Amino acid sequence: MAYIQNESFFPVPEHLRTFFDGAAEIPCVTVGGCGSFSAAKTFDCGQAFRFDPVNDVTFAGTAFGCRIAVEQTVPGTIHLYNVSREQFELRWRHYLALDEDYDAIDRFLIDAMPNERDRAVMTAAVEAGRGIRILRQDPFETLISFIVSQNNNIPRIKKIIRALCETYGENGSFPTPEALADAGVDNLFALRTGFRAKYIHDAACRVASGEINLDEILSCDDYNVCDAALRTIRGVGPKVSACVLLYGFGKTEAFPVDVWIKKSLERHFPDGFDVKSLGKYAGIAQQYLFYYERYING
DNA sequence: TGCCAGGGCGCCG
DNA sequence: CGGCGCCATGGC
Repeated sequence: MAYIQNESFFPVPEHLRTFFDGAAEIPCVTVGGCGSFSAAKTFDCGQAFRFDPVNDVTFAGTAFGCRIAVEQTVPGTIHLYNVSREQFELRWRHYLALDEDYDAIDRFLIDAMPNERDRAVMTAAVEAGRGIRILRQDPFETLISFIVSQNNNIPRIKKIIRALCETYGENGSFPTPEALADAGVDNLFALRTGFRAKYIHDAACRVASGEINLDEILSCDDYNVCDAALRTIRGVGPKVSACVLLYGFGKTEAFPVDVWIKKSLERHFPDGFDVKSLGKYAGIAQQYLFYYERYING
């Protein structure tokens, strides 16, 4: 289990001075016991769109209205900038999935394979993706972000989300459902969202009106009920719904299927792949297989 | 210059 | 329900 090694106020280091906008000093924590956690893999695998690399070992971005930086110079330990001990316990331990035993999950995924051949493939995928954490992001932000992601590329997804935040967010944070609902389709279209403008607006209106209750989805244990609720939103199909439930609602049984996963399953599991047998951790296997196929094998 | 992007919808057979 | 053209835009 991750634990705080040190907590103090740090002068903002040179490489983060721009990001923290000239602040003199900020609260920082050093967290040990992070296991295989990899900041680079976690923030660079296409699940979060508001984090960017600062250097080889540092990623900085905004989540839940806070600007933070994650730095990792040695395995098993990370440094969090602009995070106090209290904030770490309230938010960031959970956000970074440092409260999950990924070593045990890795073993479970390998053991869940039905034969030696499949076990070898899963072992290779786990080793390739080891260190990826499924972040626990804000549900509404994740919903809008993955609506924006459809038929889009990551640089442009990031650009559109930045425009949404700058135009309709309160000092840098992600816009509320009400703000996007009030904006209207035309103004959302003006931010170069393209055909997704009406989808974003529909999602915002349904959440703002209470027709879709994100807190209920968060606490609901029936995956099919959650999936069905999200898919009543225009522009939310099987892939977007699964991504939102996985990255924004912590439903780790979600298994988003895209072209990379299709290729991976066809190539490595020609006799079939039983998602159900992976139960609650199917989504983590998906992330490993995606990473393996996209960045290692691809 | 074209192809394509972590898709989904509407329509067609 | 499976396949296919279309949707807006811009990154590469």
